[in-house]
Amino acid sequence: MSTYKYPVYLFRCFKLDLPQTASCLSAMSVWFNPSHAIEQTLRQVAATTEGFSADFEPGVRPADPKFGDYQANGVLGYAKKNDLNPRELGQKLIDAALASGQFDPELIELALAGPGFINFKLSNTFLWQWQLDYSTKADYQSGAKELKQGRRIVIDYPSANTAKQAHIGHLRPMVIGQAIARLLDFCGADLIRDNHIGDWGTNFGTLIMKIKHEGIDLTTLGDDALVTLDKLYKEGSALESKQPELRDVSRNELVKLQNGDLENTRIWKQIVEISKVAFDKLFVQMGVEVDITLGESFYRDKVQRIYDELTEVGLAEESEGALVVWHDEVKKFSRDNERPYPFNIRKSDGASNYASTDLATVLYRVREFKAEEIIYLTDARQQDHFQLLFLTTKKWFKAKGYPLPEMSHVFWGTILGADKKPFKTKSGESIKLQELLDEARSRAYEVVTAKNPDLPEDERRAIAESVGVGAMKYADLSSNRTQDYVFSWDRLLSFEGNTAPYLLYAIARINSIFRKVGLDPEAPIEGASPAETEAELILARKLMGFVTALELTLNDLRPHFLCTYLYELAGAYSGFYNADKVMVDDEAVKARRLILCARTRTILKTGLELLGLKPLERM
RNA sequence: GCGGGCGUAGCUCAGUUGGAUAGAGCAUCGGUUUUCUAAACCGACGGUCCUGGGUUCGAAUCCCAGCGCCCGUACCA
Repeated sequence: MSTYKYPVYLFRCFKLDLPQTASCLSAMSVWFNPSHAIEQTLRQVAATTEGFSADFEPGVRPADPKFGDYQANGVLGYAKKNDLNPRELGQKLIDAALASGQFDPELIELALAGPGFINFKLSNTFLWQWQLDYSTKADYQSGAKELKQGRRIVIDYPSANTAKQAHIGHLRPMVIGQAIARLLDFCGADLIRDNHIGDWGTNFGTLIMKIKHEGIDLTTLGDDALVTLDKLYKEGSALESKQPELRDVSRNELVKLQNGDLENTRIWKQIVEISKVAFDKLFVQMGVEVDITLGESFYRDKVQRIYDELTEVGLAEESEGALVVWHDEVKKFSRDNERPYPFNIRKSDGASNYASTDLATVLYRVREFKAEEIIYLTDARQQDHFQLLFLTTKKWFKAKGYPLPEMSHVFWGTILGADKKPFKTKSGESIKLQELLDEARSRAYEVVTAKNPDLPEDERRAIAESVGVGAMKYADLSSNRTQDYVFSWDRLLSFEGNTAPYLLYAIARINSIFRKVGLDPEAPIEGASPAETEAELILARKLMGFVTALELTLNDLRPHFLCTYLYELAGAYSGFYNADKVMVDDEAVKARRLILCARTRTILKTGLELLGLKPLERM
């Protein structure tokens, strides 16, 4: 059994108190999150403006740069609903906003446009002051931490299985899971990463049968123990097909295990331990962090209570020998359907299944961890299960008066090959995760060696590690997770487009500049003049978008929003890099460009680290 | 049958939940380096947003009806 390790939560120190609602009139600091500030201020202003009621939603969002930095669309909908003239109403709101003194004309410009949009354009003064006010990772985090402040969240990932080698199907839960976990943590959640392993399945009967049949001592298997177990299971299944009488033997071994038979329990523990060691090796390579590991076996003595309580409150009933919960009010689960679809919480042979253990797990997490929110990560095919789990939990907790946590299912599509079918080896087998990692490293190594043959061997290896594994992760994170995506080595390792190499390269170039000028990129830079050129201003604007990108990412738990933002930021930087030379004679210009480089570096690094990538000093 | 997802440039994908002239990358064509990493940058070409209706100031996005593909449909997880 794994040890309990609760994460340690330190009080975080923040350099700044955020002027979230403060006026930007203050010369010392500007709004950290202008979108929020504008939204709040407009709401306040509208509350005391004729023609608006309390339910007015300003609808502020980033705007197309040709119109401004932000736009408020709310007037249009509001005017429509109340049968008012949108342009008149918009102008009224602008007048009131300006009269309130909350919008300093030197910092932000308001304009009515089109059918009733309100556009907000930040002045160059604002843009530059923002760069001066907010410069470090801690500054950026101090804004983000409000998003999940102190909320106790259990994230159920990566749900590794046992007695089987990890394959490509384990890539997405590890990659998406760690990215979301880091994001939640960065944004202030009180997080528990719970690795809910599948260590109590029917497959153990077959495996134990085969192990005993061959008289194998699991302690002698060495480093490749899991590979052997994987093989033994396959052989065991094949054996059962050939000699059906062995099925009864396997079933008997399973029953013995479930009844606490000493010998079988000992073998089972060894299998679980071998699996754990193998997964830990992958976790290290993948950057997966786990706070606790409580597998299905941990809940095996906790399912009886589920049967009892659900029966007691009248939710569960017998059906075809099984214990089930009906949700007739949801059409697809109704018992009136041609194919009835209940939530089966106890099999007709009396055994538990993943519905029973999942229900027991919810209760445990609420009671022991005081979970306010539980996030499950699995592939999209399990949506029905989680819908049933959530429905059942809601009714059960209500009947018992338990505090109901917010529950959500974060799911993803399949990784496809070039043929648009699930990505497999040429012979049609599933690709082992370790082989995938090795191939990523070796391909990246070839690219690095071709581009930069003069670097020392060990540095090229280190670069290949970061680029190869990072590229694979980034490819997984940069497309919308609910969709399937096509896996292509050439594309994910390319330096063109929305890829890890492109982003890592941007950081490496920034580092190179700081090496050349002999400055620490983390150190304060004095004596800068304000940004002025087009490329500088585009970059400065993009830098401000980080917090919005984080917020967007967190709202839907879709890491590709952050990826898209980082790619755009790197693009803005590359444009700036080509247009404006940093190392110029004018010290004030040089200083301001170094500031832009430093900010870009900090945000790119922070963003990539949240996604689980490891930025490099050079490449 | 029921339910879920998808359909956007030749290819791979975005599109902040109903906003302004639908965007990137690749591919194709053209340009930029005595300059901080050209592994880069800039430009051009490329669209029946699957089809047909509807809702309204306004639709790739919402509603209805089709077409096509993927997935799920109790005792695997």
